[in-house]
Amino acid sequence: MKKTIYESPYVTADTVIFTIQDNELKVLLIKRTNPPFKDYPALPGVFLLKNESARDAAVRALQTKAGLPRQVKAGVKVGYLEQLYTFDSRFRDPRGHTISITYFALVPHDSLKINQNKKLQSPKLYPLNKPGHLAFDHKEIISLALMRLHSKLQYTNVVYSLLPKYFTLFELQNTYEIIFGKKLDKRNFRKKYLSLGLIKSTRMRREGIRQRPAQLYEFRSRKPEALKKFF
Amino acid sequence: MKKTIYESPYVTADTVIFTIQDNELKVLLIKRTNPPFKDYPALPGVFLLKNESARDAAVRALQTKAGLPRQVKAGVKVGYLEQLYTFDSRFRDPRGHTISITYFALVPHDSLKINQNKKLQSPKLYPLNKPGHLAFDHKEIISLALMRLHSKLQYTNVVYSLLPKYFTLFELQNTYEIIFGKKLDKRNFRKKYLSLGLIKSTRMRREGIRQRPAQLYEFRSRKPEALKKFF
DNA sequence: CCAAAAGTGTTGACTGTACACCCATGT
DNA sequence: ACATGGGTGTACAGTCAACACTTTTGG
Repeated sequence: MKKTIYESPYVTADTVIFTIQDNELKVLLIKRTNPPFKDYPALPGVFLLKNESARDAAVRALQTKAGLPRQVKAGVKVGYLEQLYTFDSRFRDPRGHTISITYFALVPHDSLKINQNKKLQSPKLYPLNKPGHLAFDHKEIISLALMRLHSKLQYTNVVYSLLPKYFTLFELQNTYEIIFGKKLDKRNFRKKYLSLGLIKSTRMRREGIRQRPAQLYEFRSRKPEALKKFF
Repeated sequence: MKKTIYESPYVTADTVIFTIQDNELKVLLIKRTNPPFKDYPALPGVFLLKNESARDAAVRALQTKAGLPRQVKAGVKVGYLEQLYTFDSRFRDPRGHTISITYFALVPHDSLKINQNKKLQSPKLYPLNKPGHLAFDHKEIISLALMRLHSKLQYTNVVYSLLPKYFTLFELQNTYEIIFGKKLDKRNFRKKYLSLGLIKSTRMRREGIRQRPAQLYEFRSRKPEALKKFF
């Protein structure tokens, strides 16, 4: 078949995982142990195996490079995972033409247990605003992922994938504030969000802290859906 | 390098070109001359050449399979071209694992001169609603492209790429009506569209038809931009 | 009782939508 | 003269943004 005429480029899958930690939006990166870009931070990624789908490869990268638990496979622990874009410039990898099918993931911080293991490439959460150089075109990939995050939050319910099962309205509001980088009005936020019908209140309250306890809410559905109205 | 360990999948670029003809939204398809799926309609696509970018390959497919003129290269004649999605299922091509980086294009019908040539694979415009089987997963690709078209029209100015340089407000409105499949109110449409500031009126009018001549408008800019407000 | 966050309504500005008639031209 | 699409304004409803005080708890 064509293989004899056309020499395929190499194909990798790289994933941008976002999570919120310490009131900051962070990305999971590893440190490269081999050239090119040895010692630079990079997105966890792998070359596709024969007959492996890009999505499976993306998940495999999360397990083998970033030390995420196996359940990732079933989608249990990664709140959200979707294809982002395919980067295919001839010059993005000095080793030869390598296209990267990139993925975009959201994980609630409390379920992101990063396995620290000698065999892994020191996966760590990096704040987004710190400049610093990254391997390959990974900075560009992350900035595209950030744009995607912004727009997804505006017309879908995927915030659920950054929050634990139960959360307060303020924690929800805070998530938006961190990601969009601006303060929102508490009353307007509650009114609007409750009117979307995405969440329902539980009888539980967040207790044991020294203020008035807040009511806990949960999402009616934790499957991605488009909103009728914009958030 | 990795090539010895990982066997790359084949890589193709396939393009969904939309245009409006006879008050209908249509896609440009070719008829396959070889198995698999011989004689089925398919998106124009090619295997990537060594070191060729996917976008260049997509354009090459338009030229060599669909007979579009050379200017396509410079982006002159294709109003709009963007990457759509990468389809990578192991099973989409019976010949072996073949990933397809798909593109999404909009062309004004009057600048789409389809070259009919024995060497080409009978490119034709197909109405979108006709069912009929397509090669590979191309039906799925087209339906994703259609969704993308709908959303792009709502938050960007890319309609310009379906219209000739000068057009009447009614022609513009009609384009939206065809794509969204519903009638719009003339007065509201004009008010809203003019308030977006994307178009400006010219002194010219559409003459020689048997009604009152309509004013011709043109886009201020024919570069893709996101709208501040939704359309 | 004090600190800290929780919770709660109203108003004015703006935006979207529904709706009907006269106008200019070619035949 | 008539058929055809071109062109125009108003009123109501819904949505968005701005804004401040009382409540509940732990310490």
